[in-house]
Amino acid sequence: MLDFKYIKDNLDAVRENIKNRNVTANPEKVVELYDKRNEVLQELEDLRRQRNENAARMKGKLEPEVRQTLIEEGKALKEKIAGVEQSMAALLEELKDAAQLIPNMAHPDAPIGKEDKDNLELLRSGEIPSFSFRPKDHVELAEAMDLVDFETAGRVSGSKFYYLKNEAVLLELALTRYALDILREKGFILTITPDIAREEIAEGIGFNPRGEESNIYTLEGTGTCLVGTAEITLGGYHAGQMLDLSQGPILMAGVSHCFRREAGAAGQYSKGLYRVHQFTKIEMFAYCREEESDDLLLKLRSIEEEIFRGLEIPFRVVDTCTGDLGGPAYRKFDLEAWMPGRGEKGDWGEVTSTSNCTDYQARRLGIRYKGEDGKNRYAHTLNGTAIAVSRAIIAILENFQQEDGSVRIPGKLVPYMGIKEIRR
RNA sequence: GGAGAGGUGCCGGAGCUGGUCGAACGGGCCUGACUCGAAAUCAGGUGUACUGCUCUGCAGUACCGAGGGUUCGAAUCCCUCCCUCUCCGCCA
Repeated sequence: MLDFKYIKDNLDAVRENIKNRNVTANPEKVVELYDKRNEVLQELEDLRRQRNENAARMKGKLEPEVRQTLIEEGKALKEKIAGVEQSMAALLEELKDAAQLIPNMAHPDAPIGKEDKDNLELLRSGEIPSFSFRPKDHVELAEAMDLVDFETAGRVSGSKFYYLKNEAVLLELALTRYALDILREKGFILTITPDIAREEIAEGIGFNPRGEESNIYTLEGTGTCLVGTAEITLGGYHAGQMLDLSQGPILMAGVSHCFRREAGAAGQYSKGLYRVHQFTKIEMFAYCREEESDDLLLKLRSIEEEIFRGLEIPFRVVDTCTGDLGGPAYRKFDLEAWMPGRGEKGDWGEVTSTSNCTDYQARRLGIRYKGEDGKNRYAHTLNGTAIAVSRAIIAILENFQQEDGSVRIPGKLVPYMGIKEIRR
């Protein structure tokens, strides 16, 4: 969430940003409601002051008539206050709803554009493989080798669920260990997080657990939801706290399952493991001082690059355009791996994403630190995918498939897998 | 899941027969005095958020786990929830 006062004082910039991001939000309404809120707040505080003064006058011994008069006055004040409090509560609700629609500001260098086609390609790594045979997509490969079972999962759990089987299980665990070893070496605190979080935490991170369009599964009657990413549980880790960031950023890594409703998502580009209701992800999350976040975002990106270079997977890095940023992000880089089975003749598919959310999440979650001037500031938060296992599996199966239908395991994973190839 | 105890400021810990409580007392921390310096001692100070204004400050409001309620007035009484601890049960 943006600061109300910031929206008021920078209305033109906020309006421009909303346009660039291709979202609908009404900053004028926020300003109007904010002004109204302050007006009502003044009224309310004045009434409360009167109530406090009235109560204070009744401390000692008083003539019964005087006391009675004061009680009557107090009663009248009480009723007035209750009325104003009610309109205040309604006003705050409205203000919050309007403010939540306003996305974070964007980095001045973020490319301006409407959709993912407008993302700016920054670099490529690795060679796109050329096959002497017709490459299969990961679904064909996986089914042929009994690595993934969509059909049974469909019966047991529903469409877009899957059983990982046999070597695919080892592959998930190997990818997890591979990523964790790298992150540990980089100084990240390793965690396995809960897969469930309170709704307020999810909201603070920028996920809306309710509503038609929500991608989040809620757990009825509990006020909690299944996490769509460990970003939620890692960002919630320090919610409401005053952090000591004087020794540098807090770097955390979290392994979690990720649950997404993905309502209405279907089609060639969501095929197989690409878009599923549940997958495992190793996520990076960082808390830092405001002046550190730009550099830290580049660091997270470089870790993602290192992880995928290590896996020998060809990828490109894109600077996400304003229209494709998502509400909380100030700037975002995606790694897109080459997936030979995607589309007609192979295509790039997003495998990681790293964002600098500046103070947008921290404001709502109440994550602060003491600045050098002694003032309390909201921390900046960043997140980035280390490995989204299901998509990494796609990239591995499709890129390293061999003519006989077997799949080579990239060298870095062999020690974790215990085998050099998957073959039937 | 059952029974009991409890959640107060940076920490410990009073208050909980409603008004004198933003909160005793102790510790910590900061400033000043003493000192060559330090320790000890003494004096003063020490939260956060929001709002307003005559805006390097002043005033007001709120905050004693969270949310409701009772009351002229609640840290103090009542209800719900969350969390912690002890015991029992159950269990991977």
